[in-house]
Amino acid sequence: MTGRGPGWSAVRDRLHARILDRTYAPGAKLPRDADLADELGCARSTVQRAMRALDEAGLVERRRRGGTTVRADPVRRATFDIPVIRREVEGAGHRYGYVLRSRDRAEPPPAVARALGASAPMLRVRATHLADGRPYMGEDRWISLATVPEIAAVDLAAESANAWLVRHRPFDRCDLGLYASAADAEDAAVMDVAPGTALLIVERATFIAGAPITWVRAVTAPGYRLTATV
Amino acid sequence: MTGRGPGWSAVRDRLHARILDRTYAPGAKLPRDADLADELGCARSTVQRAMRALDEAGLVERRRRGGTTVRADPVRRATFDIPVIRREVEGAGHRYGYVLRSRDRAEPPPAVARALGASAPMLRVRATHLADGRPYMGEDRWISLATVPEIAAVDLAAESANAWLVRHRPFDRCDLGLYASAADAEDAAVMDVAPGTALLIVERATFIAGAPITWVRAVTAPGYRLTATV
DNA sequence: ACGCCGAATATGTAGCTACATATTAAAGGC
DNA sequence: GCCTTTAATATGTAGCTACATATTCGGCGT
Repeated sequence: MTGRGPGWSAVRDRLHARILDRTYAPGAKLPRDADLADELGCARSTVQRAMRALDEAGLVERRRRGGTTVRADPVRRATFDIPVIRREVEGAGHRYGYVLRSRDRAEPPPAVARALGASAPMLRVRATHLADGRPYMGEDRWISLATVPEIAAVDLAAESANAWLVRHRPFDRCDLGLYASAADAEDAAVMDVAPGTALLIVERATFIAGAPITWVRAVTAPGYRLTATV
Repeated sequence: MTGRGPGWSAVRDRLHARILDRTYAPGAKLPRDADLADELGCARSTVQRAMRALDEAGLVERRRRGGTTVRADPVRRATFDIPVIRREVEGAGHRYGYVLRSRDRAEPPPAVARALGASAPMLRVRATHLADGRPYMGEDRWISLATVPEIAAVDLAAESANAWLVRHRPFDRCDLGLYASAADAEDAAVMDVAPGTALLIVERATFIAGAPITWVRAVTAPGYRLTATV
């Protein structure tokens, strides 16, 4: 509509281009929001909306009174979508399967107790997710019986602990770790690979309102890869 | 100040709590923004600001006229900060080092050509980043001479290609892949580990304005892990 | 009953005022 | 010259109007 200036995304792109071509060099201070608004022919709130996007992308740093500066060492943020395993398997056109290998009530090992900040006995669940009948992801999971007592009554042979928790105990915080590991005898048996095979491991700890929910070490099939686009 | 309703972050938290306690169950439609504003005693734009945050977190899905729904399968987004290697090494209290192993002008292999969408001869650079004199990350990199012709004149023994590119050719798009690999003879020699050792591999392709900049396969030291908190 | 079209609707956005607040810089005293 | 205090400043936010637009649903015709 006539009379309206450029949109917030057009402003973001203009400013991003100036960062890329070094009109605004790393470490440099940008003009005040109000001055940019005058120059670009839009409102200060439009500039602010654009700047928030650049801030979230890790390109600039904003301070009240202090103004806006281009980050000298831009932090590169890669966002990976971590899908529900079943959705991932079926989305790739495979048949999903699930096998409960064991469930016990036991004291968590020190590393798990540290990660969750709890050491009371927990429910330990070992299970395998299958794609077309072959191991796709093996998981070794500890679930807090203090936070999720009702898990004790769930038939985890019929439904994966993860699927149950997603529906009954969503988390508000999750700690993630990714690393490579050579399959030991147990991993090798679970994933049906030769011992020593290089596997990607995803470790996850989830919490709700500061209370621990679950800790899980997921072993992925050989060739498994996580992808993202920044 | 009196007369002002709750802030956008308080609204976001209220709505998030209702998603978590299943007042709004997965797949359910949320009340209209205007109705929520009336109920919570704030402006519609405040509700919108809160909703945008929930949308970005992958918890809800917004459509004009269609309203807001709770995602039935919440996509779990994990954002990893991928630091500059030098900063990572020095930040951990180690001494950073860099060694250029080779540089050649060659035709990229098919997988690289596909990832970059280009097949003209490129500059191939193999280098190692060190922490306290030991291999920390080994990289095998292809740089487009069409997009970055000036790299041909850069002394890559004195400065890593990555450091140079960050300053002179920032990207506006980056494709990332993470996977585990058993060290072959070359990886083993580069990283000074036994062949077959499980290593985390980070593959990255960057672009500017649709043109390819570089493709790199980075081999990390044993024990290297990426972490994130959602 | 089905398909198409148009109106209604719910969210998205531009811009504005007024107020809030974190931060910076200048002034004054020692 | 240094330290403290205070005022100024640049960004952050709440709320509002008006307009934009993607989507949905109802009505009408066949």
